[in-house]
Amino acid sequence: MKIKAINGVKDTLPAEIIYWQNIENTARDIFHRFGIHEIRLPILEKTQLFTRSIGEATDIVEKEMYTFVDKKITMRPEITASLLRAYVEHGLHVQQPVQRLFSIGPVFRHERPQKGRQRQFHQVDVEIIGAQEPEIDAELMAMGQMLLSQLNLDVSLEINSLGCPECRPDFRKKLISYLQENHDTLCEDCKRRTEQNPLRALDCKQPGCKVAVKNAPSILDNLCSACEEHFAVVQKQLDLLGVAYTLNRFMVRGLDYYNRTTFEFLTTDLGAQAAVAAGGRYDGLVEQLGGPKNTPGIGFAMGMERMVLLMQQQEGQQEKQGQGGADIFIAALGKQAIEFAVPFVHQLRQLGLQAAMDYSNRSLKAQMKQSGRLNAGFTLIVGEQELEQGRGVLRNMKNQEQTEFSLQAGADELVSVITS
RNA sequence: GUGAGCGUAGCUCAGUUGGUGGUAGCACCGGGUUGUGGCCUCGGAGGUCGUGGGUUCAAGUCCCAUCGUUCACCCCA
Repeated sequence: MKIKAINGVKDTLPAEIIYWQNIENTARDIFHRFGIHEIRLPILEKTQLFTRSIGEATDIVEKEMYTFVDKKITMRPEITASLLRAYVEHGLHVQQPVQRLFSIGPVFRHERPQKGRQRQFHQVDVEIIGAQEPEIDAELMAMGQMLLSQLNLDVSLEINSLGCPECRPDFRKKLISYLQENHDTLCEDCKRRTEQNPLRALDCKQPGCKVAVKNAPSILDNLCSACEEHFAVVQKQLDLLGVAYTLNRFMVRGLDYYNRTTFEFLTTDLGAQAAVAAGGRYDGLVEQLGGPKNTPGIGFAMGMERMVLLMQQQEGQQEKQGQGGADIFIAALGKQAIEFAVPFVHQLRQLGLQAAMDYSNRSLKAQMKQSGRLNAGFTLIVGEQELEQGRGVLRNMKNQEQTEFSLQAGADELVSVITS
């Protein structure tokens, strides 16, 4: 019986690796410009880290984590918590009051896979810790926008504010009583949510709930003055930076730790999965994880699989980037020729060329075919005759011109011939 | 966890109301060219028709179960 990959994970084959490298290279380039430094983190963490940060009652913690129960260890379902753990553990705030960090890697959630959703997927995660100014919020979103548009991804930005411990409780009460008044028009889930997680009813997709919620009190009308001021500046800064956005007072985040600014970069091209990147502010989280008091923070995560899907899809007619081919292929005919070619290919590689050969002593036709398949620039044909005469046939695969090449001249001479 | 669709070669897929030997294209290998790739041409290899049971004289085709997978719900990157 063949062993296959488990449900919800995917192999990334060489043919599509170009997309991943493109994302990573572009991200690193842009993060560099914004002074955001890389941090590498473990995939395994104590289960407690996530139950404490993401929230006991969230779906992620309740039913989606891969946990080794006996060891109380969990495969991370997101990166933010790990990154903040490292920030606190190493006292990074002492070195630099505002830390700008990013990390790229896999995360794990036990959900049913579907388009744009896997059980192991990959995130580009960015966090700015230690700054509470609204300019930071806008800068981060502007950077996200820059990165996504550099990758030619067509997305829209939606923003909202979730208030803070000052103002959210009051809003929550208002919302609960509104939902209770409209109890009959809500779906079963939202009836249940009314008490437990009323905010979640705001982004319910059921038509009935959408209508019911339309006239619900708006969080944006119920912010305390500090939050209102903060959010106003965020918007003003986005305008200054030329970042287009729309307000979405129904946007709610699935993780408990968010407060104030939240945002999502959305697409309509990924089936049911709209969010390509999402994040927000989490001003109480660092302290909650045992870090210094009153340490604000904000960050976002981008879903790499979703970006790749979009790139492949939106690429459309554009021609595929040709994988760089080999510089040269040595077609060796006969045992002696192979003995000559083996060290010769090795020397070419030492000199920096991508050189290839075939050890199986196949027909010249087969080897030429192989050379063509490798998209080689040149093929050096070495058979018995050539060995005797000390002159190989060097074929330019692009224009089909053939010249003689003295085998005694050595690898460096060949390099200079084919690179000239 | 729930629902629907789909499982025929490495990939994309034909396969008619169940009725003789399992299609084709791409890719792979070889010949046509004593030693020259892409195009053409001829040939070759490659399959437990996901698996197990059932109905039938006869099942890739119908039924059931099971596994896998896709999409959607829930929720999320």
